[in-house]
Amino acid sequence: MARRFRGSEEVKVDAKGRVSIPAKFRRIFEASDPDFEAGKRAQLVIVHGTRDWNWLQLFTIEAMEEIEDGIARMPRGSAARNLLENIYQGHADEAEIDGDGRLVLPQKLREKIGLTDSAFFISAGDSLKVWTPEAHAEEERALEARVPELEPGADPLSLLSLAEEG
Amino acid sequence: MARRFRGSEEVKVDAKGRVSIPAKFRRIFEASDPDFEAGKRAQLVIVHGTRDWNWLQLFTIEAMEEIEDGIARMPRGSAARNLLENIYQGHADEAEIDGDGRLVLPQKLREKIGLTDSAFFISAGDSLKVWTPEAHAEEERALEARVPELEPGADPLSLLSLAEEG
DNA sequence: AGAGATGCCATGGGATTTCATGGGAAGCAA
DNA sequence: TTGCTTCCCATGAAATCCCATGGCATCTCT
Repeated sequence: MARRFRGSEEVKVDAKGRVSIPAKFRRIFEASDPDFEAGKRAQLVIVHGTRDWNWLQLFTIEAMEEIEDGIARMPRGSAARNLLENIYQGHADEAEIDGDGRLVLPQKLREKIGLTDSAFFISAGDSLKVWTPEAHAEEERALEARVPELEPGADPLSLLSLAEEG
Repeated sequence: MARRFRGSEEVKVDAKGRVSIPAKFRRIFEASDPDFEAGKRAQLVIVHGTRDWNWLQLFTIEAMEEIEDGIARMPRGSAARNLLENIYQGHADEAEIDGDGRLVLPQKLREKIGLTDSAFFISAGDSLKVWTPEAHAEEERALEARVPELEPGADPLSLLSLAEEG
């Protein structure tokens, strides 16, 4: 079973703050939770980061363990380590996917990113980012604007050759 | 077995969104899927890209792995890398060719490119592009317009020399 | 060569399952 | 009580499974 997310999906957020985790993503969370077994609930970690983040990031248990190992190897007390600990441990919550395949996003977190009636999930390697559909569209425009060397109509893969030069 | 697509084909899209993958293309997908074996289903990746794409791009597993390796070699956090990840990871889906040689295009993707009752497949190296027949005709006209240095009636191969000059 | 058989292929459809989503009611806390 | 949670059930739509058909090309047998 794959351990990486791929794709994106828009889902409804109901009045109780529940969001259905699209089935293809749910399977990744299940496969990447060492304690998961049929009938039980897959665990995951919701990172909401610092004030300026307008998205949430959902990590599988395995991905989170890797990150924590990475942090543990950094010099204790270094500014960088403190920063990472602040984000990934301080501004993170444990959560689980319920029997109906849904995740309940606490009100605080919904408010932080401005979620009301629908949420946009998009894969980011071994995590899933959650945005309001509008915030994501905005982010995507910004992303494109940051790569002026890609002419309209050009194949994005032409960017790969840049890697070998610079 | 060849690993590159050649040619184009128009096929029907039925009410369930199923499209028959022309046999010559199907064999490429099978040959380029490392885990494929007789009786099993060939895997592939459907990239639908950002808002403005009005086509889908079907990649073999091997082609997609190459792209992902290329992306992985780019500097983490660079604008170009983020853009490519957004397209090829965020706006892509895993899929497979069913026992009847068909691919099911999810409703969302059909709507995105305006697909209704028939689809036009055209080879693009190690991927296959899918358009509505109308959109493809339009694209073909635009393609020519983007290369003004080719005079009407001139041999397109004359363009090859441009590559050497830069 | 011609007739018939065989196989591959594109296409269609019914039946079943999965999935996203909505809502009621019980549990719990302020 | 009043508002959140948590658990359980309901439903329509979409996706999946499985089987069927007709056309075209190739092969085989006489």
